[in-house]
Amino acid sequence: MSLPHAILTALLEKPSSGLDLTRRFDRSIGYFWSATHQQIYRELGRLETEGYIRALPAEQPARGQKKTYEVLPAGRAELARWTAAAQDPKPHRDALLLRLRAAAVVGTAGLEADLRRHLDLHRSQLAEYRQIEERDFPPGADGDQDRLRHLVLRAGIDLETFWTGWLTHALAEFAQLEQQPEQQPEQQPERQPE
Amino acid sequence: MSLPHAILTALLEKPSSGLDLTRRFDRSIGYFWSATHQQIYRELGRLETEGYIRALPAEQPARGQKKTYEVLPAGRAELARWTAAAQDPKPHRDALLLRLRAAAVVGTAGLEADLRRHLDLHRSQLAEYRQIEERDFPPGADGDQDRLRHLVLRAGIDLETFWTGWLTHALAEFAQLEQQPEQQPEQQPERQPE
DNA sequence: CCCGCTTGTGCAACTAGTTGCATAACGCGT
DNA sequence: ACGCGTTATGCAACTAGTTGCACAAGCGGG
Repeated sequence: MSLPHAILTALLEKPSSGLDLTRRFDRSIGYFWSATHQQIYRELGRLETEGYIRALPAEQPARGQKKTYEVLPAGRAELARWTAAAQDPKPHRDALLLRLRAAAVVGTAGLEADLRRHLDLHRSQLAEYRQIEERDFPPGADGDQDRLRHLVLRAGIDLETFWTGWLTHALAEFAQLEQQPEQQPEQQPERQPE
Repeated sequence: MSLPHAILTALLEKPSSGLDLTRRFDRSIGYFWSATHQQIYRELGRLETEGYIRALPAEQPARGQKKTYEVLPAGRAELARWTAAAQDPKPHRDALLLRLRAAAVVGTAGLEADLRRHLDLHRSQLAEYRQIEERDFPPGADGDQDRLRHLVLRAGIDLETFWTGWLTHALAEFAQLEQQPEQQPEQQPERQPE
């Protein structure tokens, strides 16, 4: 329920075409609200019919022809409304944690490799964030807009830091499990806490 | 694509009825893979027709009558397969970060209260996790199953710790913004990094 | 004895997100 | 002038998750 607002935000930051948006989502807003180009085009259509945005008058608006959108006052108002409205955090869904939990009953075979792979992914994401931070938010006083955006980036950095740390810890635990007689836990119910 | 596997895991930990599962999801597996009872019933149906689970022979399997399911060998095999298979992490979606980003262009009015509310929610979630940790994982050597489950819980604890920390930091930043002349950023494009 | 509350199961419709593919224009090499 | 890759837009079908409601059985009190 937030894709339209993500798009409005991006368009306010800079009027863009569908493909522009797609690219900017890939390296900025998409870090915490991903979207494919199909979603974006569909949503642009909706936003336009609802009067939140409009296509800038183009020469010949034909198919395969670039269309640049900008936000209308109604769109800005809607975004402000949504931003201020109270919203409950959505429950997370994390497949990796679920798999670990499953591994507790069904055996850890094969999991370790993927844990390692995830660790690499998180590490390189972290590096990417750090690079953005260095580029866009050099030390020194900055304006309110920058402070807010920096805050968002900080969340990304801290999250990736958490994951790399946790995965490292998890792998260390795995190493300990492995050196034990490698029991394949097959049948020992009769003890489930919680 | 993981709900069936979440259910298989839960059922392996202990055979249950739909409502049992719903309740256990609410206070355990649901922390990282939430599901409503409707989803669970639907999925139980599917898993049964696919031969992964079966209903324990009940007296009269009528509507409104409790049905307890258990996992069949095929179900255990499928869960093991899924656990071991490599999976890419899904992109996150976080509405709160998005709202912060929107606030950078549209103004921060009204946001602070909700930030505070989220902080409270994360704090109490953290407290709940800590309590579970104390109850289920007392210090001292524990078996492999416990180690793995503890690892999962640790992730939850560390995540909530991150959020409370970050939100606290964000609120501190907000306090600083507020004491400045409270400019409602209305129209100043011409500077968007990234 | 029947009324309302709780427990338990479930369908149907809707919303959001994903995947796969189609189409059009344009630039470039041969 | 023709085929090919790139840029750009978009539809359609599918999958997963959410919301709203219905229905049945049992239990306990007036």
